[in-house]
Amino acid sequence: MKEIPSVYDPAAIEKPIYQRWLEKKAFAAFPDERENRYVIMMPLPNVTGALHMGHAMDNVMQDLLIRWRRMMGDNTLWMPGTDHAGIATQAVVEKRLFELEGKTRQDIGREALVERIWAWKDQYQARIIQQQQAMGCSCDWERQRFTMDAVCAAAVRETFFRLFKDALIFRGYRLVNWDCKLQTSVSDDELVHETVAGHFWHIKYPVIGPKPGEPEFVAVATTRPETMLGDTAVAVHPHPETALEAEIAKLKARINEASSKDRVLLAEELRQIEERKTTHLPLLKKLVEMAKEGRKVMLPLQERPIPLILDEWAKPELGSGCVKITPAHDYNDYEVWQRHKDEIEIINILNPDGTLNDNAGEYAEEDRFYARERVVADLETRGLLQAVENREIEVGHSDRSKTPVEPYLSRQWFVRMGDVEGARVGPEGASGIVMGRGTAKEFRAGGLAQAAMDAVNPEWKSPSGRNLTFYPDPVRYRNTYYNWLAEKRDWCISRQLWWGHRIPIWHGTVKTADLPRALEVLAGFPEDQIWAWIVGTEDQIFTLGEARNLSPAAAGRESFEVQACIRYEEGEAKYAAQLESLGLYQDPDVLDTWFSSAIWPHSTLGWPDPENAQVDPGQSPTGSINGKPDALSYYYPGSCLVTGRDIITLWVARMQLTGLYNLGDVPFTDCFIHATILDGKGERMSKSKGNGIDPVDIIELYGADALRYVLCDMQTGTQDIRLPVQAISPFTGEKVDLAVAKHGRTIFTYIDPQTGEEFDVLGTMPDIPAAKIISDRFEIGKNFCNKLWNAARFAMHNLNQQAFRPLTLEDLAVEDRWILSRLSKAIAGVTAQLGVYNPSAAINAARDFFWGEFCDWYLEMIKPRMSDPASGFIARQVLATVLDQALRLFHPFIPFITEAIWELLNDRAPARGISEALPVSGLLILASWPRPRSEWENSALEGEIELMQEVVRKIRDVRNKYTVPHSKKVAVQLKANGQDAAALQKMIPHIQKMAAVSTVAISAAAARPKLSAVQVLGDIEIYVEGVLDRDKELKRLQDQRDNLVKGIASLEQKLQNPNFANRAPAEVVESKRQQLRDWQTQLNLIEENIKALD
RNA sequence: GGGCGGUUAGCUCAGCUGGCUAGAGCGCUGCGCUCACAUCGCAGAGGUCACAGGUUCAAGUCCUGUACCGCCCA
Repeated sequence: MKEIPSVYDPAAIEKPIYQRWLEKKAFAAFPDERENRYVIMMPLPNVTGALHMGHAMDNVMQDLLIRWRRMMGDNTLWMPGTDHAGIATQAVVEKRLFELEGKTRQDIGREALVERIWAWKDQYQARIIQQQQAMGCSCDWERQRFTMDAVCAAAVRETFFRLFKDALIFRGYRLVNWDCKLQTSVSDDELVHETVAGHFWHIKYPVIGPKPGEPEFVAVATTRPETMLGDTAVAVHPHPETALEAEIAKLKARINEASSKDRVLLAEELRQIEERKTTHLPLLKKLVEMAKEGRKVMLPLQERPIPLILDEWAKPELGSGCVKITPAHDYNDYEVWQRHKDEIEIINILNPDGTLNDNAGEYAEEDRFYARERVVADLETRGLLQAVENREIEVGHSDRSKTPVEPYLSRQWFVRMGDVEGARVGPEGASGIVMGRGTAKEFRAGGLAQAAMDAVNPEWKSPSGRNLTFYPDPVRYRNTYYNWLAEKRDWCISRQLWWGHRIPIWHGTVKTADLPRALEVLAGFPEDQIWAWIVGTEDQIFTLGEARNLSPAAAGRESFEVQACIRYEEGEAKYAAQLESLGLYQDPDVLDTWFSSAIWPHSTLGWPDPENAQVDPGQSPTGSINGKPDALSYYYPGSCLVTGRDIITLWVARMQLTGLYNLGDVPFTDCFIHATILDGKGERMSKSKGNGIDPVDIIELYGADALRYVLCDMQTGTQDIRLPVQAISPFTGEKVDLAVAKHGRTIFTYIDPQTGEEFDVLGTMPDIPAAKIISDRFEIGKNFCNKLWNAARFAMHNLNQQAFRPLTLEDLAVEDRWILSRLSKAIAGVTAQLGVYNPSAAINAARDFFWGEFCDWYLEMIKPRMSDPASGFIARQVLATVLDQALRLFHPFIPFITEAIWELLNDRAPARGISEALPVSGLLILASWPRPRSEWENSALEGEIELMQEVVRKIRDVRNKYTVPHSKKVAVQLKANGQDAAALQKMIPHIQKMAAVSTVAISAAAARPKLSAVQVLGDIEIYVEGVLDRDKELKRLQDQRDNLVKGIASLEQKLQNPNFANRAPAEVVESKRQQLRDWQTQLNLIEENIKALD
């Protein structure tokens, strides 16, 4: 037998064990006959950078569930993969390119940039996989996907084609969030709102030709003065008096409901608004009249006359009551423009790079922030700057470039989220859209967003009877999801990037005169290869057939836009040239990353054509093998998505709607939302903040199982978890608590409290030593592993490959039956907690059993039997059995150490069990999940052991109070009768062993020996002989008495309350009465003993 | 501005449908290297459950409000 070290060394076993799992293909998933299947699609990490603790939580939760369900006998698939993360990755690579080589993407060109990004992706994908493997993730690596590989790309194209053909993808001219640095549109989700110190500039616009009694100027205010160059109107409320009165009424109503403190503030606000009736209202009324006359003001600097218009966007209660209208650069103004399209212009003054364009007149080519300063200065020179206020303003920043985002008018592709009335394609006059077209699950939904909203309605069922439920709190996150989708906002899917899926559309403007020829060419293409729309305006689109027979009104246009989508990549070679000969060109943009991740649950399985999907060399095919089902039909719909709550709207909702659209079914039925990890200051953990922990650093320091143990322990179901972090000082190697350490010259550097030297937590400062970030919370996990290791070590020292013998419960010692009873209940508890997505409760149930009962009591109780030839083999067989079951129970949480011990156990006790030998597999990962055994459970016996444990604790307490060394055994007398006496009689050897007692005498008539301390346990008295310090004993007993007297008093008061007896449930009243009797008994005994001391 | 959530021992968190002299782990104190484990064992101290009202026989648990913290949306 090889020596087992007394300290668990994770580094020595983790890698070989992971290798063994891989060699035995323990993670591989193949469709088979099993009905029960369990599928998790990994939330694909970005290839932008390495994983941090948030990812570790996400991965560990998934591995926990997958390993558990695998042991339960399900056919499990955990699909891993990575996301190309368009904007994020391109931004990182571009930034590096500039920092290292001083070049921009334009300098090296599209092809070269994309090549570099692929290289970056390869590097980080490898790093991510290495991290996940270090954590023990048991995903099927032979099916791993990347959102830009051939399998996923085919699915992206197909989805795009279908949506386009259903007129659910369209090209619109709209305001989008524009990132001037990266020069692309960004979605709302990619914005971070920051409050910054800014100004509110009040500007005067001269009225053209003011008549007597009319104002010479109109005042407007803005936080972005340069946008005035693009102003096309000044708006005033059409009914300023009514609006003002309505505001006053609203305020008065609020005052009535407000608390006294708020009332003062609101009253002041009311006074100011009422004052406006005299200060502002007459002027506003005048302006309304002027607007009706079609009067104009002169836009300064541009010297452009712009109209006064009437619109409710102008708020009479705010500022001057007038508002400048810049339709091309403000979302609200854009809406105003839509209401006044006939009266006012829309002027874009911005270039894609954030400089101003020719429409900005003499400010053209200037950066927008520089232009802002000049505009302000020039207005001031002309005396048109009325006032400047300091004000905090909310500015949307691009999450990727960290630069302020500008609203920017541009042509973009959108997915139509709203309900569709009168389907564009399909039965004449039908409303809504077809979901799962061509599948057995086809059904109709109002629109894409509506379909996804239906999916979380508990009443709704997909054609296969499924829907989506959030865990662990079904209601809370359903609302988050629902509220976001309910806005049904169209989804902007085009990005002006080079990294991503190119939009498979050729489009261009065709003169109406040339349309017939174009239609002829397009009609020559097979409809299932190319689909084209002839577009007049956004909501005026025609099929080829319709375009041939246009109404005169529609045909009166000068030109049309022709949009053609090529369905298959191979089709490009065949058709692109012909399309280009019509003057069409391929859209240069790529798709939003979320477009490819939205279809992840089915694209990865080979949709739309699993038989012919092009998987990478060495990967498992998605098609049918040996007559078994293909991966798509077997593994879709899946089971559970595990993710953080920040991703519910971005991703969960989109996966639902594409799954329903493409396949007519939800991609998964459960969504497990796990906690977000914060640092000790309550800030969200992230690499860029310098508080991020690399899971591999934790693994190196504490082991993978320790990491996993603590993550499971932390996952309690609340929303956030604080994980105080420390840095390892590069100077002393000591831990430095970052919550209290002083910062150095930046927020990413800290001062070592011992040496006073500065270190860096980001690892980006060239001249300052970097420190690793860790958290000593993981010691808990390390300690547990060591405990498990040593309990196993004890077992291994004693197990001796003895032959299995069938045992009945009657053969077993009382402690054997007790531990089996506790084991059965622990198995039931752990299983139940996993079933309701409560990993913390699950692992603690397992821990309490293993540490608190098995190690602390059972192992101690059987030690004497280990050397006993008569009963030893029974104890060893029970020991091996319990350890076997415990290893299975712990395996999903801490797979490495349990697998390592499993191997040892298979060696020392290959045959184990109670009534029959348990089926034993070579690898624990493939073993079956333990099941509770009702025949083992024995509550009466558990009660007897509990009584013994309490007696032992009472004796230990006395020993501790009187500092009796463990080596000095004490004699004990127990005054007890009836069942208690009988039970304790059986426990005498255990009491002797566990409390270091020489002799135990049990009698109903025992009297306290002189020189003995007393403990009262219910109506049992325990006399510990040979120890007595009269004062100490008196104090101890008096404390106990005082405590009891207090408790009894409050109980009596409760019981004397007639309402309690009348209204409380009978069993509650009875239990309180019983408690009172018990306490009174104890009190009497204690008081007697106090008297006896005198 | 709208919505959601949190505030329980020094720290990190449990506490389900109201019945609790309020629990766990870590930390702390005392004792102990007892032949699996000092990454351990035994025992102990430590909380007016953020605050103020209310409902109830009974409130950490339900309701209302206040304060502070966090998240999402606009």
